Amino acid sequence: MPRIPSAEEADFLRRYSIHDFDVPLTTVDLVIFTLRQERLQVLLVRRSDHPYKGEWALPGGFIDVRQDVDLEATARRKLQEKTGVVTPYLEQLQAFGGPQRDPRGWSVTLAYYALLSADSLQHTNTEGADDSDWLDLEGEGVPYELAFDHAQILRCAVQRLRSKVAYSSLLVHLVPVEFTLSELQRVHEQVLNRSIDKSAFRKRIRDGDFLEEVPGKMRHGSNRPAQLYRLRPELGTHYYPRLLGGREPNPVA
Amino acid sequence: MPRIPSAEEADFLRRYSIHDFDVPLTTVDLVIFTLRQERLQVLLVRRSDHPYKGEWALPGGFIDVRQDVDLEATARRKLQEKTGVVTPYLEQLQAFGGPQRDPRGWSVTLAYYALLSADSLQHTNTEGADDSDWLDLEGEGVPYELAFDHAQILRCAVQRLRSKVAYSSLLVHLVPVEFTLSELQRVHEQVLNRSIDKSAFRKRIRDGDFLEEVPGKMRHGSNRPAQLYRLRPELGTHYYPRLLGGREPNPVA
DNA sequence: TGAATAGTGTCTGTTAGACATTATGCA
DNA sequence: TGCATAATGTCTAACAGACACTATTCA
Repeated sequence: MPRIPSAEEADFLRRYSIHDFDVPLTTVDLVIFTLRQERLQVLLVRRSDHPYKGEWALPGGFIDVRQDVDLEATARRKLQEKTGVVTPYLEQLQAFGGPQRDPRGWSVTLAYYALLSADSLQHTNTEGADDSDWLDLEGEGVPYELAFDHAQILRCAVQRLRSKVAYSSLLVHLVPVEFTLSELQRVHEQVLNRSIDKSAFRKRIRDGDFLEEVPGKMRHGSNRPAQLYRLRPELGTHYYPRLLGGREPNPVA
Repeated sequence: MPRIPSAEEADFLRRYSIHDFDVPLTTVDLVIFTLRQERLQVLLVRRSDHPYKGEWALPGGFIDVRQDVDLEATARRKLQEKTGVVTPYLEQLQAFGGPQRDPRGWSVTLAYYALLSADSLQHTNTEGADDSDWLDLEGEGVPYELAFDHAQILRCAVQRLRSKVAYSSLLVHLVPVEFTLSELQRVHEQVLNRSIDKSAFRKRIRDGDFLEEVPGKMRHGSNRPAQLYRLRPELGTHYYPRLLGGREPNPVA
């Protein structure tokens, strides 16, 4: 429903130019998580241009005012350029802004975070590329200096991920489309860095009611086969009324 | 710790001008809540300039790249201009961006929401001013058209407030510095729009352990006097491990 | 048969909420 | 004394987690 401006407002708009003002620089940055070899990893790139040329940074870039229909579109576009993945879990993290964070001047970045399953990356070329790489998370960050305030953004994203995992079904997005409950539980234990009681975990999943069995499909190994599950279609993230292990954090495994 | 750019980067920065690029317009908007006459209210202003001149909008404005040290500083500055309040509860809500939301072009707004107690407003002049007013919330919004996408932002803020109230101590900021537990409970019931069991509410507050009695001070009426409480100093927002009324929503009072 | 993991069952302590009861001021 | 609200107590159903047990495959 396009709104019709008044003649007076139309005149105002005709004369308006954003270049008459001191405006902040605006970018979108991405914290892209995946889980490989049982480790939580984040995608970083080596900057190809000034400022911070050659240093590790979060992938990101400028809004394309000609093609992006909203902020999330910018984020999705950047994410697809870097990973090839088109339908990840993507959520706005937070905006960061200030005069110092970018040497070009007062800047704002809209930070997003994304969750990708390792198998969605199988056929993309981020593997060992010269200009980008998956790095293991250690604690709330990565043992390198990052450009701009990206270390702070990354820390913020890790905290958000950890806290949201404790009351939602988020982590199904770090796992292939079909998975066993034990696999999903291990992912939770990885990310939260503590062991979870199997019985409690499975009851919680059952109550959440956002998974369905893949009929007749099992994961086989040298043990009892495990039922494969998948996300129930057309369902958003499930939110639990209480935190996982809200009371007494189990001793770390 | 100011970083020293290389000579090459310094040269790049010297030539850099943001005016060489198509950049989005960036603003900060505020959803300012208070509670008066037992009603949740939001501060709206009549726009004094194009676009949307004369229509209701959320208070907000441009980042002042000369004085604002970060995004929150912009928000606090705007909030103080409108309400005179300097230390409210203030939290970033979400960023909204797109080519259509402002007729001047692709724009981004950093939305914040604030909670003010009615008594912190007592001596400010927002009361019945011609260009701004407190409006009762109805449902998730206000029964007026708002400029830009401000109706959507307001709805988002109300949802965030309601959901956060259910697992945190947020609402102490809508109440005077000294208050009774019954008053605090009524505020919760107002905002959540359902009745809460007194015993459960008080146990929850006690467990949270973020309030202290004001020694010897009571609220008197034609009934048993009530102990006054205040926020324990130096404490941030308390987060509960479970939702208030997570299971079965009580019948609405 | 043993190793390994899947999957289920039982028990217990904790807790939120329903509801009832007592407490204390004022008119 | 009665009214209004404060404040606390009791009971119960639900539930998370601890732990143990059974199930099922492969080697």
